[in-house]
Amino acid sequence: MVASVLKQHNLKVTPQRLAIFGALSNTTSHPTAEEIYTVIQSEFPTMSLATVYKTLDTFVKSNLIQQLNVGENSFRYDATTLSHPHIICTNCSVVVDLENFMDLDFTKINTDFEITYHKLFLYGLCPTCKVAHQD
Amino acid sequence: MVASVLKQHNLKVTPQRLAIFGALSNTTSHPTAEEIYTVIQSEFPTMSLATVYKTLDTFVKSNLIQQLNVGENSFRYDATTLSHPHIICTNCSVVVDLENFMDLDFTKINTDFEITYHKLFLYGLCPTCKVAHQD
DNA sequence: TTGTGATTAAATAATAATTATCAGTAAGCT
DNA sequence: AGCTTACTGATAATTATTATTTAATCACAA
Repeated sequence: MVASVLKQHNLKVTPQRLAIFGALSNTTSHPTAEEIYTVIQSEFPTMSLATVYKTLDTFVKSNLIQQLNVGENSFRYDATTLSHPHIICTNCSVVVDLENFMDLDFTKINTDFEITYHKLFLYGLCPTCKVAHQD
Repeated sequence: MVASVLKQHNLKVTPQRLAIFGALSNTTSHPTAEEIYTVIQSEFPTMSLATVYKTLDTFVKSNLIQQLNVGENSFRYDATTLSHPHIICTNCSVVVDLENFMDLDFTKINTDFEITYHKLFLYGLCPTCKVAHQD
């Protein structure tokens, strides 16, 4: 599946690329390049951080994954390009997907722009931090 | 007005701070720290870029301005903290405010999080780039 | 006013994230 | 198998931002 998309884009299918996509697919967190790099270390001890960055960039351009910037000083990645809201904890910075959200259609909004996609970020306290804050 | 808010937060009112807030208020673009620094150069030739960063950070913490991250590798700033959507051109990266937008209420959404605010970014082609793309 | 204490600004160094370079290597066709 | 081209890994470079240090400036009160 990843392989076929890569081929469509005239990109080579390499073990590194499959590993990075796999790592991203197997998590519900929204890891940074650094975090993906760390996770893959055990499986690919020789993988370079630069390769992770380049591969993620390649995937974004091929529309295989999406890049998120929730307001930190680093990017996070999501193994789906389907547009869906993200919720960020203002205390611990965990990022989760908001499922079952009836999608908003912004393509017909009153603007001179031709809207193609959107990003919606909700901020607040996650259940864990909510409890901790009650002290 | 800026002065009074600063005083409320026990912050000193300095020419640099007034200049930075003024520069941000006088533009509808959403400049980066670097851009603000450049604009102020003529007026305050001795101002340091670090001062711009610190001042913007101070303003954000005092809730005088808001910091935006539209998915670039740098932050942009907006002289209002009122929550409103931003539209970003996927071609030229211009950022504009979406006015007259009935605000969405996400505080009662079905989630375990306690939502306090949100950020909505719409992406598409601005009128200028739309025309240019038709070639 | 002017002194006084605390905060701020400027200059610069440091850090963090990301990107560029480049030589060696591995995919993918023929 | 061999050739071509793209990819990887190591590292250097760049960019954005933050920390540090010293000197200047502000706000208040005498």
